[in-house]
Amino acid sequence: MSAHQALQLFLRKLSERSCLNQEERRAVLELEGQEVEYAPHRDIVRPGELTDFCCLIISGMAARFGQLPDGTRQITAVYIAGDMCDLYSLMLPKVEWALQALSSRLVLLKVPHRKMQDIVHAYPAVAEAFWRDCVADASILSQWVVNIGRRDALMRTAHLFCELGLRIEIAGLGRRTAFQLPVIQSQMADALGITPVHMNRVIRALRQQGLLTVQGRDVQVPDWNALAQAGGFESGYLAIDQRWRTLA
Amino acid sequence: MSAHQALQLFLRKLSERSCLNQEERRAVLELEGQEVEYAPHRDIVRPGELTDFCCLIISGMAARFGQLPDGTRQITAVYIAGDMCDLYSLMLPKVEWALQALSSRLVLLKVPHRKMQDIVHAYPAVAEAFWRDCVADASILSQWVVNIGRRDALMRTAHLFCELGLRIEIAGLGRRTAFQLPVIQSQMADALGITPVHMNRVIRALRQQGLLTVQGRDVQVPDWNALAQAGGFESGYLAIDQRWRTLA
DNA sequence: CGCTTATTTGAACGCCTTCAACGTGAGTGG
DNA sequence: CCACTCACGTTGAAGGCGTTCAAATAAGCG
Repeated sequence: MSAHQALQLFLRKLSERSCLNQEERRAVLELEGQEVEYAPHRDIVRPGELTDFCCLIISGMAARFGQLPDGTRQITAVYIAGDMCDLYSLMLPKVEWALQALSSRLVLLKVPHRKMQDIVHAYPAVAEAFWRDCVADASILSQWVVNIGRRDALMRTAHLFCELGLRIEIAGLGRRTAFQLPVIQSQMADALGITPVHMNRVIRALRQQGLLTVQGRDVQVPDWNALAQAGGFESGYLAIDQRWRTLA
Repeated sequence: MSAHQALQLFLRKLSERSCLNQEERRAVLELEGQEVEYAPHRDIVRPGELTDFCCLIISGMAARFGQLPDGTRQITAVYIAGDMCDLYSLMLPKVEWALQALSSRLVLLKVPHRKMQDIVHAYPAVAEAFWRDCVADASILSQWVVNIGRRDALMRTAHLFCELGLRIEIAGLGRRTAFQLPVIQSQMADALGITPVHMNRVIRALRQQGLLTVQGRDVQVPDWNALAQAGGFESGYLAIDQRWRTLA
């Protein structure tokens, strides 16, 4: 995918929740930045740093990591192509988390805060769309707290596969019943708050129950409704199919 | 506390992270709404509802709840006096969570979205401050995912007591070493993703280690640094002591 | 005081972790 | 072309943290 296609995808995601007119849409599409490729485990953003850019994912996947003193990690957000990750940093440039590549090849567009501020300043409705994007991101985060806090490992896993499948489908990068997930099991474990060993057992259990097959990066969901039920998944928190605009 | 005092507290919290001029500050202080008292377990906001107001807490505590089909609940955010809870709803009026009183007497100011939109429209810097407040809230949420995902019950609990103590101190409602927490143990358990029974045992363990004493609603922290270390607490994620303003 | 709700403690169970080992596939260099 | 390496995936067994169930005590509130 090209930078321009990623911007179009980003705009489409914004437009799913916010109403933007022709001029505002053009402003988003005209965002510019530096195109960079990252290898896994390379920090895009380091905790404690002052950030001066946002990252639009062109291809691959990235994640936000929280880290404990003893080195154990917890993924707090997963981003796919067309996601503007770390939009938060526009409001709080001093970030408290790390941003890293998940997939082996991650290409992203580093858009300077300066340029983001320019269109936020010029177009209040775009600012609102960005704000709403942050809120939608927080809504997902909120759901993750519920998952990790109150569901067992099997439900959590089923739920995460549902979320990722649906987000990938909405982005037009695959179908919820068959998609590519360029992520290894220990990364999934880091997202779910379990150990890699147990992650493996849970995936096996899901396979044995006919809910999921994972071969390499290839995810197949034979019966999506069954998986959604096993994970207690309800898509409402993704805040899709509802558009808002409070500014004139 | 009065509605006006709560607004002043809210403004002070905003001002800790955002720069606002005299006029913008006045606009915030002039927010109006309906003053309402809620009993515990009474829903302020119900999941799936369309909300048309934000809640400023005048006194008491409230929480955001995620709920599973089987009835188990997970608290995803805790709010104290001066917090504008559900600021999110200004961007996504269709909320996916419940908002309820924690304390026996919760008084809040229901500010209509209409009035919030007015000042957001009139003062871009206030909009930015609100946006930043949402991001700060999400930063806390992010930390909660790390806590629940990767720390054992004792660390989690210590961490939450540190966070609440510090937030209460910053709001001027107590000291981090001695404060009132109008919350029962099973609610704490709901916030930490553990059972009430285990919550009780963990609090006992903290007491036996000399880190914490809880008697009724009265929390005493003999050695705050020790508690912070036990919980791996670092205050950075609360995004205090750092002010930003991107708009002119 | 009597009722309800919250706290506290005990004992058994179970999900998940931990540690350890083996299998497997892709990439590399001899 | 094959052995080597290394990271990932897979499986087994034992142990621990937290749950579950049950009951007793304490505390709030009419």
